[in-house]
Amino acid sequence: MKTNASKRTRSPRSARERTYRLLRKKLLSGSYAPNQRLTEEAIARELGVSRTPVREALHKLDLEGLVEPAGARGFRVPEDSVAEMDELFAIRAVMEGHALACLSGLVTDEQIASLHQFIDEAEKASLAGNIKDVFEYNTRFHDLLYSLLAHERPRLYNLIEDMRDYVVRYRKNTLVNLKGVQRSILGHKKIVMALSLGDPQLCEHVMRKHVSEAREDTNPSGL
Amino acid sequence: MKTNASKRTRSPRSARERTYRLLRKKLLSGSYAPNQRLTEEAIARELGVSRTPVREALHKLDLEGLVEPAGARGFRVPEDSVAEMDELFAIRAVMEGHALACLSGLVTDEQIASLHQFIDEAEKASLAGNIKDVFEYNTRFHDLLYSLLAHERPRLYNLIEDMRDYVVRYRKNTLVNLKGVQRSILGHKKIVMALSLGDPQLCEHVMRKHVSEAREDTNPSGL
DNA sequence: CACCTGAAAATTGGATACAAAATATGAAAA
DNA sequence: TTTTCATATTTTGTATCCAATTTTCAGGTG
Repeated sequence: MKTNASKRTRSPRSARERTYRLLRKKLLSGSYAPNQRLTEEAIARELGVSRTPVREALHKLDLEGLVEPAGARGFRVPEDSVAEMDELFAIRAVMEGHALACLSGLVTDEQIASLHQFIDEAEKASLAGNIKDVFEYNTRFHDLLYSLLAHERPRLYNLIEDMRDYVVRYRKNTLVNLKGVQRSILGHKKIVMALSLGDPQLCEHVMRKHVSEAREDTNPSGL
Repeated sequence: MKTNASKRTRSPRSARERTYRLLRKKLLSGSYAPNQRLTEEAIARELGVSRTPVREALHKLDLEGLVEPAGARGFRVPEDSVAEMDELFAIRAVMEGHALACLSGLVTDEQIASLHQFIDEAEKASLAGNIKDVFEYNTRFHDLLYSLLAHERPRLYNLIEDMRDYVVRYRKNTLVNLKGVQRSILGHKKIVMALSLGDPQLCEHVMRKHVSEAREDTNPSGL
């Protein structure tokens, strides 16, 4: 039927969305140097589209704080700021704490079991020194936990995901040190414990602590 | 020197900003019915500008959740949702609680005195049945409190302001009932009390309570 | 040498024309 | 009558042109 091979979420039809996602990815992964100039014209030429979609993408990124307008010099990549990183982590701690409190009482026993399993796998990988797999299972842990949130509290979910994205910019090599890995796994254990107890206040507390610890184990790129 | 009469913040130079603010104001004040269609062309004609600035304004409003894209039928005014209102208020409570905790220890004695004064004025106005003035002094109270936050925690400040805006849509006649007014003033007293004690945890608690009470005193427009 | 001043260059802001996509319409067939 | 399909219409998406604005920089002036 369909002549197109597939209609994946990859490669969105609109040039605006493509441009936005590409620029965002580059900005979050640190492909652009701080204070680097970005002009509509240059990006448009590079991507083979007109200025219009590039413009709209840049405006969207401006709203997210990923670029800043610089008058007739185009847009500028904002400098890293430890103060901002701390602020973002603090907001994350508060919001994710609230999220886990909301989740307590909503998770099923099956989900608790799955979470336990991901932790076990991550711990095995950690002991084997396989950081890649630790990261993989931590991601699954997170995804499962927050898939429920996405349904129950869509606005909160979006805010949290945005915060996580913004913070990514500041973590160049998080979790590479063993101590941070172990502490993270322990944090996950506490999270599942609080969830299975169904105690909102405890949930909020352990999640805040977990995010705060993630901050401590994060090296700002600048220093 | 300047030939222009004044360069007030009113009537921003760019058509995009003008359009954005006007549409936003109308959306937040309920001038548009839920599910009403908004097309770039119609708005552009109405405001006497081209589609370009209108479209950028609509995209910005989409990001804020004030309109939603509706394929080739333009944009649509989203229906009110009590669930979403509750979610937004809950997020506000958590974030503003965190904000006040951050502020504890940063406010000066002069600022505490000013806050006290605004409360007194609001209380007088309340007893006189002058709701308009109550609203005025409550606004000043808020502005003073958060001007400090804007400097110390710019990202948190922006998030909170955004949340407040989203929520405005759902309050058609908040604070018109005397009980809500009195409870709000009492809440402000507790806030200043917690601030002057410099106790972050107490600050967080009283602010959460204050926002929760605001939720209780808010009538969703739909019901 | 520092400091204005003004013109030129670079860049975004806005308008318009056209292309692409989605939706609505209506006729034909089951 | 209902469904389906082709087509017309509506509306957004993109490209391009011109205008407004900001920056840059050279040249003059104290």
